[in-house]
Amino acid sequence: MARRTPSSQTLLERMRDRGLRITHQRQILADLLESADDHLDADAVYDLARRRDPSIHRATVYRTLNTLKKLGLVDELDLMHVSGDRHYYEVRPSQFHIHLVCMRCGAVSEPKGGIWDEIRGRVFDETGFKPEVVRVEMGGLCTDCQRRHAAARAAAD
Amino acid sequence: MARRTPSSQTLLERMRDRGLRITHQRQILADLLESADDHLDADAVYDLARRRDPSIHRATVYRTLNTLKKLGLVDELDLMHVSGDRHYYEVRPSQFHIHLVCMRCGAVSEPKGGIWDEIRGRVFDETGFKPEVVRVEMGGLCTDCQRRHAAARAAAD
DNA sequence: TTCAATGCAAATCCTTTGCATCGTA
DNA sequence: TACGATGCAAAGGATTTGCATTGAA
Repeated sequence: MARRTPSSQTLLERMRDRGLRITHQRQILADLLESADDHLDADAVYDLARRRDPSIHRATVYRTLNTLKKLGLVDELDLMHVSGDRHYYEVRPSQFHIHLVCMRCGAVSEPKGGIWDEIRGRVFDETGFKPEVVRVEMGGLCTDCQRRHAAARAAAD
Repeated sequence: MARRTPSSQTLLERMRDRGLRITHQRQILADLLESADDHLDADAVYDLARRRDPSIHRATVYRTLNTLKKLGLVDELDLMHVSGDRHYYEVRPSQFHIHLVCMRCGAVSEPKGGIWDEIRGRVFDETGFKPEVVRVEMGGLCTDCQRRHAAARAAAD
């Protein structure tokens, strides 16, 4: 999962551009969010941050995440609540995309493709609503789990 | 906002079919969810329920909401967290639909149209992922707020 | 030098849970 | 009658906030 937008600036640079002070803690957090392989919740961000600086405080993590969210630099996801009501964070991607969450194994995939930009345009055309942020989450079965499910069913015969 | 599925059964009937006991409290909750004009969070559900029976307990509201959610009779929404991290509930509609949330005034609209079933099919074709639950939330500006915004801008000149 | 950001600790808010009791099926 | 559902109260977990201090610009 590429956290860097293909386009351009790092998250840190975008933070600086927005006038945020670049503290040691924020450098860690920005770097960590950008290079994450998974979607992280606040707690995971906190844990990872502490590995680099044990003195970093939970409140700082929450405050920073909120700041980035408000600036639109980071998006907050729920991933269909498959693993509780945690919130997950990801650096705002340059292209709208969709999260497919497997209700069985919890795997999250993000298929690429331009259809969401197309849909966004269609919404505007049809309703006049101007979408800035798009969150599309679908819960269902990933291909692996469909296969396993089918196999289990076959074995039951 | 029509909470009844055009198709058929009331929520209460569907609950009975699933083997749930129909208690006085559940009748109130089901009725209330079905006839709500807005998306309700747990607290709003609790308040409305208490108007009809002041002895109903918060825990019952949470437990019932969870039960209905697990059975897929009710969907949980976040509505882009425009007003905090509350969760909102709606009776599962017969057709997938999308929520457009105005980031400025908080208005939520649900444009009708069959394109969402089409999208679902397209996801399956392109990725093999089989969507059962679809949550599409877009944040942006509703037409009213776009107009107000444009007017304010014009006045500034 | 100044004001935003941080650490700390306490508070708040939302939600869940154990247990005895109640009431639907 | 039996077991699922409820009320109650207490616990739990996530997130926020007030305040003094620190440090980036």
